[in-house]
Amino acid sequence: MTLEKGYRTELSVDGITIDRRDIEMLEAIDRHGSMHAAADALGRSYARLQQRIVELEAAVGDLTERRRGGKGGGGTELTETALELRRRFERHQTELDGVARATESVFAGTVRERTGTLGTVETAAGPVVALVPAGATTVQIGVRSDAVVLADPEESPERGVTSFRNQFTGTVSSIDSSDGVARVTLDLERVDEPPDGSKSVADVELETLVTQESADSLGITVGKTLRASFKATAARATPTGDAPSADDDASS
Amino acid sequence: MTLEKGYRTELSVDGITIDRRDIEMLEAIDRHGSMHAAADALGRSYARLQQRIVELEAAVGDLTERRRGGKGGGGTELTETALELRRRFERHQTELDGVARATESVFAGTVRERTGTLGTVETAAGPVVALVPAGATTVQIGVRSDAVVLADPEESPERGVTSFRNQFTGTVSSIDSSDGVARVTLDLERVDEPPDGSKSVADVELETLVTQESADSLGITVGKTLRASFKATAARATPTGDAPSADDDASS
DNA sequence: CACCGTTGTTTCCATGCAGATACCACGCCG
DNA sequence: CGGCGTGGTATCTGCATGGAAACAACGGTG
Repeated sequence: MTLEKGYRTELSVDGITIDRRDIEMLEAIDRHGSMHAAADALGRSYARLQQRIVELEAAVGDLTERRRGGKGGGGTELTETALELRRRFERHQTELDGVARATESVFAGTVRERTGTLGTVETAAGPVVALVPAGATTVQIGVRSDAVVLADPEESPERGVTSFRNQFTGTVSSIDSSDGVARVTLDLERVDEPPDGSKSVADVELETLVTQESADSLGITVGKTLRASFKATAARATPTGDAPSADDDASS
Repeated sequence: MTLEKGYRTELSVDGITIDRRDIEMLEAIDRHGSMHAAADALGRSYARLQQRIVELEAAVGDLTERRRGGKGGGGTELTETALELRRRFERHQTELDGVARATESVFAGTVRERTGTLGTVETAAGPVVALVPAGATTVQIGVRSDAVVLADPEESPERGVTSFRNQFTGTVSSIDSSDGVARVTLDLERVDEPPDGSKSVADVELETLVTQESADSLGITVGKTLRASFKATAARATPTGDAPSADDDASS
């Protein structure tokens, strides 16, 4: 069972939501110059398509200039508003695309402190500062692989001169290169060593996505020790009510 | 007209897609201990709900342990698979949530070079290395505000020792603090100075999201000069086919 | 003028989804 | 044994979506 992350892109305004189908409709009108031709090309009925245009325009303003009669019987052209709408949608789609495609590393932990929307979460790898929703105590933290920055542990800046709130060191356990992008997996060390003073592996993996160029210039190989940093605002916690014990049953 | 970004979270497997409604259904079953009670609480029909369970289980494996007869007439409990499914969904939702909420900075530009999925894009602020879809020439680049790292321009590391591929300097034009998080807007300088040798403002704004703690330790104030860095893998380009000219018409 | 291909509008029908209802099967409990 | 509250299944109905088809309005073109 391979579960795939999905999403449906939407832009909403004034109670109505614009989805991919609407954007494809606008694109087809743009390409063919008339609503009839667009409906034809998309294999959908002219009547519904035209009604949808009217509906959208009531919400977002003029999207089309429609002429009837005259040369060629008339035609429809998109306004700048419609073009901007398309750009907005595509950009939004690309963002979501990135989220769905980028793998993420997961830290389970419990919330220790809270200041506003931020919180400190105690995890197997040490404390992590993340965006924590109100009322959450046991959480899992998701860090997108494209939000983690790698650096040489000796040359990387001290905490304070950058806006990184989370820095961990770990050793490279695997590298997977393709298309100029390398997916590097680190095994993290615990930040606060256990009482016995030994350095221990936290059994937490952190995946990062870097350009091949970066991987080369950092000299990344399996076994190398690296410093991985990510911002608190790029780490997002979601509550889990079922991790620790069966206090669910007690409450119900 | 205020357009709002939206999305609908989904997990798909084996041709069927699991949406928020399904997750709410699982949650209700978990809370009430029976499908009847869950259907009741959700205000939906038992018949449909039960059919949906069967449908989902055919795709992802057992989600429930259902007993009929016996004490209390029987009941339904979720399996570990179902709980994991819920966690996966909520995490995915949180990720998308971040995208929809985080503002992004937009760079318009044209693609100069390509290596695999990466490309160099010439923008008003200078070259940007980003993920570029195949076949794109004129693009807009979106950078999420939570992916940009700020640093003191003098102390920040040289290119090469980190996996940052994009670094710009700019001056702070506005700060907006709330809930422990500060939204900092930079006016970027051009990276490659124009022929006349003068430093010029590129008229490109870059928005970043940092913790208040970071803003304080960096001493961020309006007018201060900062170095902003972001990874190529966090910058995503989307094609725009309408910026340069009307070669659309020629092809049709 | 008639013709043509558009835009506009209405009516009807097919499809799918979901609630409503009814009925059966099950198994402990009184 | 019958009651009861479950799970399991089938059928009907209502509703929303969207296509099919028909027709009017428009305005250049011949």
